[in-house]
Amino acid sequence: MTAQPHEHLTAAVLRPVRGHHAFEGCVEQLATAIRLGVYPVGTLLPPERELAERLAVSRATLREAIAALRQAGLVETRRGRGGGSTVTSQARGRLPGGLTKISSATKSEWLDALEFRRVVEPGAAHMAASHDLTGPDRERLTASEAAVHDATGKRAHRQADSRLHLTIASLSGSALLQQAVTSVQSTLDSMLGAIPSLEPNIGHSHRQHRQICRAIVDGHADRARKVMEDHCDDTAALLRGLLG
Amino acid sequence: MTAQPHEHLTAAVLRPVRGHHAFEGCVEQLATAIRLGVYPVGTLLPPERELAERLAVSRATLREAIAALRQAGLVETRRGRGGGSTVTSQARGRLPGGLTKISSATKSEWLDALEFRRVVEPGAAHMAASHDLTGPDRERLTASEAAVHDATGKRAHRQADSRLHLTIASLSGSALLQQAVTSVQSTLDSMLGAIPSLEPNIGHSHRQHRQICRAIVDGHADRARKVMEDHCDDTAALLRGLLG
DNA sequence: CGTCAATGGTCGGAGTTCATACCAATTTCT
DNA sequence: AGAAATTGGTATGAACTCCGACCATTGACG
Repeated sequence: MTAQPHEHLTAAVLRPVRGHHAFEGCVEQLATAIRLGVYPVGTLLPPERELAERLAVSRATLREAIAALRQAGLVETRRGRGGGSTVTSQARGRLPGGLTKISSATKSEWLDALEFRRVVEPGAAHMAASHDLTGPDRERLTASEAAVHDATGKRAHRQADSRLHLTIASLSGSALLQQAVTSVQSTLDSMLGAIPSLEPNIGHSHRQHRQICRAIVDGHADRARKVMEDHCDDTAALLRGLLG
Repeated sequence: MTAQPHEHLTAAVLRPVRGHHAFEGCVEQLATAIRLGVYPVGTLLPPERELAERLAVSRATLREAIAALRQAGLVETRRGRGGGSTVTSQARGRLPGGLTKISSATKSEWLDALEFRRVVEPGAAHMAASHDLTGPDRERLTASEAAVHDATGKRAHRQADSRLHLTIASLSGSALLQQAVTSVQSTLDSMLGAIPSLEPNIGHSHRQHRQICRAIVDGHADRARKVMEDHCDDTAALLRGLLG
């Protein structure tokens, strides 16, 4: 069994890029999607024509972006039926050609993202808990939570954590909310990547995840929101301390 | 005394527009800013060079957008020192040249905006109440609340209401949140504009505004959020009913 | 084995936007 | 009255993107 992309997350992670320099935006989007583990190593990206449509960009521009990823060693491309671009690595190293500054953010933007997160993620948890979840929904949620618990290695743990939060956002049913959470998780990932010596309290985090997921499946909206708020506060306190 | 623009709101209302068709985005941004009352009738828009920078667009493109507004009768332009584009009307009529479809949204997008609003606006109120507001901040808030109360006429009332909500968002101190609220208020305004026969319970709304503002200045974060949630729920219920 | 389908690869013209410099009008200051 | 500053108006060439069509390669299926 080869690795499978997490298609239920791509809708919000790959959002339209519009820009006179759409090329750079595409590179950032795709690199982020790979970084967050939406397309794990070994998986195939969607066909160029489909990706171009999702990113609201011409195929020519998308191809340039893929070429950059290929040059950076993130993907390999094969032709013909069944071909495509395969994710081969998630090297956190800077992309070549001056693309390092992409998605850079100032310190104040990082702090703002933490504030914003404390609103949207608890809100998403609240909304998700207010719905009557279907069986598959519940399965996806518990599977994501278990994946975080089982992940070994810092990078894998980080990705599984991102996916859990994105899954909760998707259960909210709001595309706008899911988009907001995706954006927040992306910058959060940048922050955690820029501070490699971070060692959060994994056990505590796992307990919070467990509580959040249980509250969501049990329909305890207020409780889900409160625990998520605490969860965000804990992460934020840790990061704020390291940012000075 | 001539009308003054609400400069403390423009930072979030006029957000960068990037796109090959940036022209249309500029028209929408400016029209929205005028529609929401950031630039009331009689006020002068910022100089072209400044507006172009804020919208992250070249002056040539911005000028085309202003030309469209001028052709639509929204602004008049004078040259020379002290010149500029003056807002002359807020006609809700469609902009000419096929620009009517700009900022159109499907019904599901509208419903999503209502869900999103129920998260971000209460979140903004909560965050604003958590801060120690300065004197001028409190004044702006109470003035905005009074303006809603005193507004006569449907259109004026709608604008004052938008400005109150945007002011609360700005007091949250989070640029991302303010941007989210701006986006939500913009689509909300579109919805209310598309349903002209709407007659909300003004008195009830005023009471809620009063309670929200009081909770914010008194620092009762949870209460501010709760009342704002109720406020959003009431509006949403009304709109959902009219959307079928 | 041959045809079809799916996919990446290539090309050229058209349309937008950008950046910059310069011109024109009008007010303000000296 | 004249100089300076501010603001809109104009022009040109480069860079980027888009769109569409077509080619090349590979695998699947009859």
